[in-house]
Amino acid sequence: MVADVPLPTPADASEAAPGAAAAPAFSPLYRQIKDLITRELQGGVWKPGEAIPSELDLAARFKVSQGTVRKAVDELAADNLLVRRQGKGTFVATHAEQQIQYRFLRLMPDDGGDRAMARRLLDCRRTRAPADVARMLECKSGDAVVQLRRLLLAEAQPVVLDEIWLPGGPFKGLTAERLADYKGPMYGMFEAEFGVRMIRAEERIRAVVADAASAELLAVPPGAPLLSVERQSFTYGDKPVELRRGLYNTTRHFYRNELN
Amino acid sequence: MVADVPLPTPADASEAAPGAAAAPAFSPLYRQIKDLITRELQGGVWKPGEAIPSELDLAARFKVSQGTVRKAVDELAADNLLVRRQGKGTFVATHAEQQIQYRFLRLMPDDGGDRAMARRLLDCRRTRAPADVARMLECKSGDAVVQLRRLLLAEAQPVVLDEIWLPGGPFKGLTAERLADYKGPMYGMFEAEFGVRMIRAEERIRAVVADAASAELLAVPPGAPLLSVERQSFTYGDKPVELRRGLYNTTRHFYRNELN
DNA sequence: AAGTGGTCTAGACCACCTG
DNA sequence: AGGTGGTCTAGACCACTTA
Repeated sequence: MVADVPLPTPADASEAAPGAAAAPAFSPLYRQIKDLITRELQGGVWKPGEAIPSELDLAARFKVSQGTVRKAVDELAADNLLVRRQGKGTFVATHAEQQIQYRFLRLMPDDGGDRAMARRLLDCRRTRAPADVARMLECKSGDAVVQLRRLLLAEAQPVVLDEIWLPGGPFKGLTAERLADYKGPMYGMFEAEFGVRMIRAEERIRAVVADAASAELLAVPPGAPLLSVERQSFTYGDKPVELRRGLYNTTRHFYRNELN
Repeated sequence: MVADVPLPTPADASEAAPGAAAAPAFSPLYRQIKDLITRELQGGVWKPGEAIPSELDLAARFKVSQGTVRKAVDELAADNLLVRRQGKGTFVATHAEQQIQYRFLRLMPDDGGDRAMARRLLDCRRTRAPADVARMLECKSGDAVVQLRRLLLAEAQPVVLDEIWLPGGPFKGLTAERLADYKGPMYGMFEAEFGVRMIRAEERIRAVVADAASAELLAVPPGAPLLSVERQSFTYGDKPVELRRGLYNTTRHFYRNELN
């Protein structure tokens, strides 16, 4: 249980983001443990939904005290990478859970009713990344990508029109059929079928007017105001793996945000 | 340092929100300590920006170990009620700080330039709460309220038109002069001059079209799409103390949101 | 040098879940 | 009963700030 090294050793700081503040150069033990666990998660050692070893197991494995493991796991749970369940264990977070279903969809119905929405896939094709898409996916212009468009409907009325871009490599084999057949949330499919887990996203929200094509799909008059939600999603290591451009009809819904 | 009571005692659950889930009935020691500290913050025992007693002081005062105080303070820091500074102490969070300046304004310029915006007060008057405002402020329709409107300008161009409603009681003495004279963020003034500290807010975002009056003030054509941001702000005890309706011109700015 | 928060340890016991 | 996470304690030492 006692570490041979009495002091925290230098952390692996080789992946420090360019443009960020000066590298910390040193990090406490619990943060090194956190990085080690993150790396195992990234490597798929434990699959989404599975339990990871108990704190005592991990403490023995890393030759640190349980308290140190605990602090590392606490932070990973705060980051939504792990889920703790008292008496049962600690589990790899998954998008396939009911509770976490709406972590990434902030749209709420005005009347506080059912949030469930039906999906309708419009098209799904493999193509080459335009310059702007390539920039957001951090790949090269012209690289293989999957482009898909879909509608989300609440009570049979279209509310969201999404255009989604995915890198071709990780999503090799993604077809309209597989998408249409899959039950459950799309991010759940991505992690289960392609091993790509979305852990964080940034959204840029604007008000725009509907063009003719979007208006027809969303069943609103051309020129109607729509919420434009551009989302860049990241997986482990802050690597962007999705670009999503959504148009939301906010007549009977609103985008809910919490400021802390 | 040893508590006479070997087990966590029942927490004060008298303020459980109606409609919430079943009351927890018991809470760990560190959460009781957290509630005690919160109550002192709420009571203004320590002013925003001031240091609170050291962890060892608090531990002695509450007759618990430092670790227990530490966990309580950790949570309060995570909630942005306190700010820890290594080697210096723990301080009451304040809106008057440069770092925290933009915690509640999520608007970013497209070009990544300066976020600083100029304020222009349009009007400030005392009136009676309309029904919808009263509901959001959890007061009675017709109660005294302060209504004010203002513009935020980026590089001399109007970008945000805010209509703000405040309860008349806590904000007695708020005048256009005092608002115009005050340097620094408005929430900083609220906490310094009126003892009202905003700690949390919920926003409902929609796309709308500009009416004639708003269009003129924001220098956009009538019918232009605008972001409607309705904010309900809360102080200690989840008590709503502000209703704010903003119209954002998102031509050169966007609302930035992070999904975790 | 003294005081603060930050890290780490070791051990005890509790609350919860499962067999 | 045994395993898991959750709480609490006591003490050591480190890193940072100030005087």
